[in-house]
Amino acid sequence: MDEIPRRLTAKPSWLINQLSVHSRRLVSDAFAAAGARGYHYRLLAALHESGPASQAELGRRGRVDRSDVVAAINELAAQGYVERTPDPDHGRRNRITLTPEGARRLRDMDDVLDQVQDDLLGPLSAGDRETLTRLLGRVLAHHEQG
Amino acid sequence: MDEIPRRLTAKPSWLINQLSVHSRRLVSDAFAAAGARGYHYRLLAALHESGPASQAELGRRGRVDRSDVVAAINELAAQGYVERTPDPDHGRRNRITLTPEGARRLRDMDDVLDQVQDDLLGPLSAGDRETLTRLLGRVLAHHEQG
DNA sequence: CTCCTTCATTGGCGTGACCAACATTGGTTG
DNA sequence: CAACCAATGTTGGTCACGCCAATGAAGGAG
Repeated sequence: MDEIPRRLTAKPSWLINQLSVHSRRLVSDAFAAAGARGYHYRLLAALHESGPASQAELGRRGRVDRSDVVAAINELAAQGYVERTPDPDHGRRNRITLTPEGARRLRDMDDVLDQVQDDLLGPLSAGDRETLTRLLGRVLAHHEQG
Repeated sequence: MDEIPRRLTAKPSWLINQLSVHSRRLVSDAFAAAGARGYHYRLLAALHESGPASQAELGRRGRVDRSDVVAAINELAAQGYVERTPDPDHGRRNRITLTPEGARRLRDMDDVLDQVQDDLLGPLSAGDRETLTRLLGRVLAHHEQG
């Protein structure tokens, strides 16, 4: 009676969007339980991987709009995971630095996310997971550049 | 300089969510150009596939919250794609019916969506598309029941 | 020196997915 | 039959995310 129309289930765009609903819920529930948001993880990850940077640069690395970076960095700074200092060499720029607590926070969030991946991919074998990841990566890369 | 951290690109949840951003944009841009929204298509599809139903039932079929169904049906009714009449057999229930214009609208939207699938899957071969669709379907089905 | 760009920040928008409350009505059960 | 529970339509929010416009300050290029 409440079956999903074939028109929908046959379309990759539907599958991706709908699966993303579940994925987002898993991720944000898991993060919320730790008092965090997705934006926090993205920015911490960008910071850890390429080192201190301006807010604009962090936003570019983590695919976060610079206006949203402001609020997220505010929150991270208030929790002591990040330090915001004026860039001495560059007038208007802020220099964002990862604190030791921030690095630990990132590791904790990584553990949380690893668990989420497992819940998300549920019934898939290791081989299928790899195949899915590879295909998604190729499609995403195609849209990231164009 | 603005490279995406491996921590992100390696995670299926990131790939799915990020790809969903692109997918949603393609879909909603295409629909917007025709004066429609995603909810409209879902409800029309549910109507066409299983016949006239109450708003609550349509929402269940198309995975739309019942409070959001109200607004979408308002819009569809105002455009003449759907008719809302009180269910004679059932006091509080509304009976939603697809009009001939609604059926035509659905077909037009289908054409739009087919084009979107092509843009979305971009560089993938037919075989890869089939593999991706199958894997996504399995994962989604797993989350739809639990 | 002027122009164009970059940066941080504020404030806003739209979408999609929800949730709570309410009045009403149908169905179920004691 | 009466009392209760479930479902329905509706209003009016909330939240995360992605994005856009404008602004003031500052750097770099010509």
